[in-house]
Amino acid sequence: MAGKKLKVESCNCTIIHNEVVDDVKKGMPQEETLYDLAELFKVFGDTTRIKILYALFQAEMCVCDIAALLKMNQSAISHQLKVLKQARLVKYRREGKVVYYSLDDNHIKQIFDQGLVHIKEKS
Amino acid sequence: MAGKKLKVESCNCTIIHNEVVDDVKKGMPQEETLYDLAELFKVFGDTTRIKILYALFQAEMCVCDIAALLKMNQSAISHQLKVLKQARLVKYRREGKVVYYSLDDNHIKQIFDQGLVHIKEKS
DNA sequence: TAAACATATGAACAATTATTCATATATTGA
DNA sequence: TCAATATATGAATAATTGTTCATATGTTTA
Repeated sequence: MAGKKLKVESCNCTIIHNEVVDDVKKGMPQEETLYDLAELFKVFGDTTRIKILYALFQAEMCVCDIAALLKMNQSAISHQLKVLKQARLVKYRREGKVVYYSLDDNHIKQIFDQGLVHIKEKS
Repeated sequence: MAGKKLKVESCNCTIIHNEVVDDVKKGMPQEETLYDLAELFKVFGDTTRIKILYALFQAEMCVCDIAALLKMNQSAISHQLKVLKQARLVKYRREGKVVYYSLDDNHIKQIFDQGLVHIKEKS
């Protein structure tokens, strides 16, 4: 309506550095990009999925193999593979009853390696 | 006690590729490393924190600035900055009443850039 | 076609977590 | 010392999510 606020008053502080804020705002990536990026890292933010990906760095494996490797039940692995599939991180091929999963991305390892550098520096 | 199972029977499948599983197991990083890596990515797996980090790529900012930029209240930002601080991703300096936050890691940008490459390839 | 097996999936549950609200702490200046 | 302001934080709440269980789907072989 007529009296609609133009600016959401969400910070109760007297903003000190308007210029900085405006400049930074212009330099921010698109909202959608930031959302997608967070979604991607969310996928990496689970030990089970990290383990699956590290396993697949080494070899193509079927669901049962992964379950045995991680000592988890088949259902849990299958659910997580679905998440990885949706994020386009793994692909699969069927051979009879068996479904083989493998990596579908060359950047994952690099991302992980950079992550490890951070961890080692800060520990 | 005496009858303790040596192997947890968590996968109900007949394991097909024992050799692959054993080899992969040997090549897996330490449990703790994988856990830490997942914890790091968990920090990146939130839009608000991603935004804060992207903001800090550009400039040092105080809590109020960030709150104004993201149109979120000061408390929410402060909580998230705490998470980023604990992960050693940001550092801060106090100047009177104002606390300025800035990046404490050079790898973040590279990790994010690789993430963006993945997103763009797959969209 | 039926049995056996590998995988997928929906529902339920427990655990984690982001945000809000209220309030505490810390610093400055009057 | 008191008021004002910036930031931090504990508790509560709502939403998300990982795992399990039960069961469905799909494939092979007898």
